[in-house]
Amino acid sequence: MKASIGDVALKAGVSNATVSRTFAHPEQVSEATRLKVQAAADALNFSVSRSAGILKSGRTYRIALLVGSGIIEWFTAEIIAGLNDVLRDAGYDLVIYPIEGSEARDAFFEELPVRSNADAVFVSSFGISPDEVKRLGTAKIPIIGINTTSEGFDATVGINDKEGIKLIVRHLAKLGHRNLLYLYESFSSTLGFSSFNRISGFQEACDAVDGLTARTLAVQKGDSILDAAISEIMAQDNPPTALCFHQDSQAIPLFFRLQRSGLSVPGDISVTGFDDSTFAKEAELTTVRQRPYDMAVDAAQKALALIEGQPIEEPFETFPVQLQVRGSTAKPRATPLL
Amino acid sequence: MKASIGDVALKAGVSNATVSRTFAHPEQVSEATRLKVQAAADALNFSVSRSAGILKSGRTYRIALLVGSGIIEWFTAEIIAGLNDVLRDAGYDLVIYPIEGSEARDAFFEELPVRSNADAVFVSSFGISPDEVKRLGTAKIPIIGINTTSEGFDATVGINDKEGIKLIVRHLAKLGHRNLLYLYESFSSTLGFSSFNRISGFQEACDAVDGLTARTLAVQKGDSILDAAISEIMAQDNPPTALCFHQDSQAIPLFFRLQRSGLSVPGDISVTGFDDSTFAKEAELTTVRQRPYDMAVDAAQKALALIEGQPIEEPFETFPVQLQVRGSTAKPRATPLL
DNA sequence: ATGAAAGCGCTAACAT
DNA sequence: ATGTTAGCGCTTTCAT
Repeated sequence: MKASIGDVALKAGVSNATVSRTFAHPEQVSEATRLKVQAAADALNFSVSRSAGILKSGRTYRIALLVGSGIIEWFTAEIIAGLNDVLRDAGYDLVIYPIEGSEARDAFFEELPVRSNADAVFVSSFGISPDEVKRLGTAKIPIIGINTTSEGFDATVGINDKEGIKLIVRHLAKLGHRNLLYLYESFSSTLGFSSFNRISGFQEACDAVDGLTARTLAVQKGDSILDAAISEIMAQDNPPTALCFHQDSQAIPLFFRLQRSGLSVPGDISVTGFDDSTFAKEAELTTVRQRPYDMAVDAAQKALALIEGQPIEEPFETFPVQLQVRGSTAKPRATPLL
Repeated sequence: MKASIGDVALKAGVSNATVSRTFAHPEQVSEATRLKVQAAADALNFSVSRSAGILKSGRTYRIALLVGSGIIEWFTAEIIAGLNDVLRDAGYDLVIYPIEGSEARDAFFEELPVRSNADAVFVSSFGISPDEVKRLGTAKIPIIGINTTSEGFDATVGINDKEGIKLIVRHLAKLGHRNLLYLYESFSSTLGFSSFNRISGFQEACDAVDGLTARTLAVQKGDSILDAAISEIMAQDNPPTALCFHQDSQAIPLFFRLQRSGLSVPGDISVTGFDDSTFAKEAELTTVRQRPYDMAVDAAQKALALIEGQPIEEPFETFPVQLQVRGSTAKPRATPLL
């Protein structure tokens, strides 16, 4: 059915090796032969099969990406795009493994399907345990972390989450806010190392400001983070004057809800996000910008270098974050809400 | 370095074939031998390499997904999730090919990297030409379309875009709207067959209603579709009373913009979307719901059947759409805006 | 139940 | 510049 290298060789009247060379090292083949071979290949709709070459090379030309959830949100989508752009050009396939739920998780680390079947593995924003990293290490392939701890990883890329949230806190403090509330989903797919730092960084930054009251509120996934937010704003005793969301996508819907509740941003309440993702600009959401696409491109390059056994100049890289001050933050109300 | 089947066989004191069978057909191996082999495999951190088996089987266990853009938006993210969930369980890798720009496109169809290197190919929301489909057909693998025409495809899944937009138009007409404007990005990544139908379906549906004025407005990608929308609303002569957006993600930011412009939804203007994607519910956006995840699951199952050479009961499947009436639509203003 | 051996399609060393 | 050949790691008959 499908033409193989032998069919082409037969048709072109040359040896298998010459056909192989025509595609792999065309400069080693004479012009005349090359044309003959190409004509035969075209006639037979032949393309070189990667599988065979892969077997010979000892490489799999597959690179795995472990993500915490099957739902592909902004961050993961950017990561996939960045990784794919670099890896595809280098001849590698990116294979996505969503590790959802503890059964799937245990199964993955038990079977370790990447062992012998991937040349490198990325772990993205995934609350991976030291034991799991260790287990992954037995696959003897480079492990690259994206927004993870660096323990056990061959390379990592990420942002300084603490630094990022600190920018938010200091911005709000300078505006005069003295009562902040941090909101996040406690089982959010992104609640790994990165998230942990963002939350603890918030507390640290707040503690560093005199007279600043700060609370963090974990909302169960599924519970409405918006209901929680509105309830807190309307509380009689000491309501926050600013809400800091763990990520933009949790803050965006709040704007709609607030409008319906007769509350105005930033007049009644200031709101901040984190990511600078979809709609953040249009919503005029004050946030912290990170660029996961760029991180992924860098991570992919690190992976390729590690696969080649090349030394990496900077295995653990921290990417810049930037405060984006927009219309959702302003001075707190001078008078109580009611 | 990496243990191969021979190493395990040696260590366990059995033949290669027995090791192979232990993993592929454990029931054919005696309990005692199986345990011996497994112990040896564990000690050597051995896993069966897929590459070799792939070579023997003649299959690649790779399935390609062609998408029109490197940016993974809601629709594509859902498709990837759905395909991956089914294909991974069946032992297939999903490989994403973003075909961006005409050079990349020509290169893809020239080299046809999926030929001999994928067992099936999905084409998602991609304005593919008949010639390109034909060319793709020379790869002799199943071609499955997702929101495409069916010409040249072995199977397709999709929605009836015309039917969907018709629901929107009839809903608005019933509310009393007589002047509608349809807005879309003329080079949007999703502007394939599906988009074309949505736009022409809009016109058809409007033509079917007596006294209904309808226009469509293509905005260059990059130009602000929001600026265009606001300008149209503020036009002195015969401004539309409802804006129909090609997809939710174009309508969502409008809410923010309108608020700043002192315009209220649906008081001053009704707004509709299409997709029922992220934030549509929170924004109370009237829209048409489609479920790309479900379509992808079905498409993946069709692909697996086609690969096995099994007949498909329903190769060309249309999935239901559903009108979601929400707060962004109401009767038109009785009086002019100004 | 287990072993021996051929071969999947290609590449690269070596030979000419 | 081109041909010959061994072999990548596994699966699968065919023997035993």
